[in-house]
Amino acid sequence: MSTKKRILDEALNLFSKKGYANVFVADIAEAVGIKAPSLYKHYKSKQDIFNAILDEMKQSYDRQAAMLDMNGNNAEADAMVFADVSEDGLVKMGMGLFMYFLHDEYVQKFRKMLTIEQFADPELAELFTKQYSDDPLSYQSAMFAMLSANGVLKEENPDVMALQFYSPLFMIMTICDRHPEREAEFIPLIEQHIRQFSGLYSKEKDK
Amino acid sequence: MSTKKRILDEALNLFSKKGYANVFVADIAEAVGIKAPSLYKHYKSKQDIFNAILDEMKQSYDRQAAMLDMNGNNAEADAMVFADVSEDGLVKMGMGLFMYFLHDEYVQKFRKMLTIEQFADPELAELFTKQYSDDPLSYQSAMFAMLSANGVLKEENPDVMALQFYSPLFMIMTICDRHPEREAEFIPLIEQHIRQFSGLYSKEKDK
DNA sequence: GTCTATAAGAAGATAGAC
DNA sequence: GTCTATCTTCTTATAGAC
Repeated sequence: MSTKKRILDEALNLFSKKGYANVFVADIAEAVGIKAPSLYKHYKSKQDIFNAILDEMKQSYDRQAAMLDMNGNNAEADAMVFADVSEDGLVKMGMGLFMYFLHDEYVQKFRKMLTIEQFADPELAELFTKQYSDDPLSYQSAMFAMLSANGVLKEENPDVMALQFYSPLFMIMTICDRHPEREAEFIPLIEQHIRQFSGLYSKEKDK
Repeated sequence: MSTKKRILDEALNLFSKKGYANVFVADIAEAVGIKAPSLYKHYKSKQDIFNAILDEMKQSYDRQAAMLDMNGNNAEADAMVFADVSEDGLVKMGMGLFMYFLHDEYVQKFRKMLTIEQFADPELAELFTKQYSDDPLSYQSAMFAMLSANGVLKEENPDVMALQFYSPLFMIMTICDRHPEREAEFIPLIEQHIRQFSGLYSKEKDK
């Protein structure tokens, strides 16, 4: 991997643990295996490194998001997929989202960095809310509206359904960001949550 | 108010916005209306100020928590209170908790400070998880178990019920910490969530 | 592109007068 | 208890050799 790219990787790694202000240019250089002044051949300042991380992660997110809304019409394809899969499909989708958010190395580190820096910069606050609240909620709301219209789920407020489905995943994700060792304790709870959610909103009366 | 106390107040205010590392001793002094060296007559170091905030907020939390578990037996009294109040009682309780967490000046600032500093210090991570996850979830789980036993709510996993009831409040609180101006947009959603939650778990079939 | 040496400027903390 | 002056250390960034 190029030195330029390795600088971004190591900087993100350090920023996600200690925050921008507590990481010194010399720390990044050491992690890369060079001396601090050499960094300035690749980036013109510490802030420039931070901005490069931001640009790269924003692009990466937009690529992922574009893949989900394949046809451009929110969640329609997915709703079709899950229309007949029901409970197990919902479990698979929820656990998949949770595991991706929690375990993807870059996604996790970038989220932790945003968590630390969110109150210092309105742009970072917007980014965090978009990626971890607004986008997932609107996507899932569209999906649940579809599943209700298809007769699979009860016809309740789809925004509330999305909130109730997603926020447990979000909250447990923030806990696991702080305490990775507690993940095993929460995995079963998430699955139970999704099955209980499915049972409550399912139109079938065989509960 | 004593200068010693005002230093803590202004320091918490600044730490909650910019984080420990980005607040300089001179900033705290200026906010208080004195010069930096004068601070050292009250606290022996910047870290000492941070530790004093931590001690005070921990004590304050423990006092609040003790008031809730009045009889020492988790949530029992509250379950009795809500046993006949049902949906409106649940709304009142949820909104009350949300509004207190979100609007109490010290609680909010301390939470934001912990949010920023959580990954730098395991003790702060533990504190955040205790105050905003473990304690609320175990309290509410006990309450829902009681309400199920009393025949008010369905007999489902009370841990999952607590997760589904509380995590929307938690997630929206974190959003409003970043974007206070969006609070009005989320208040109705929270109320709808609680009413929908109540409808789903209520034993009455009059829906 | 990487290094050593170093400039330039913070920022925490102390000394000592008032 | 508060101030001015100052010390010391740390940190970003540049200069210039290799």
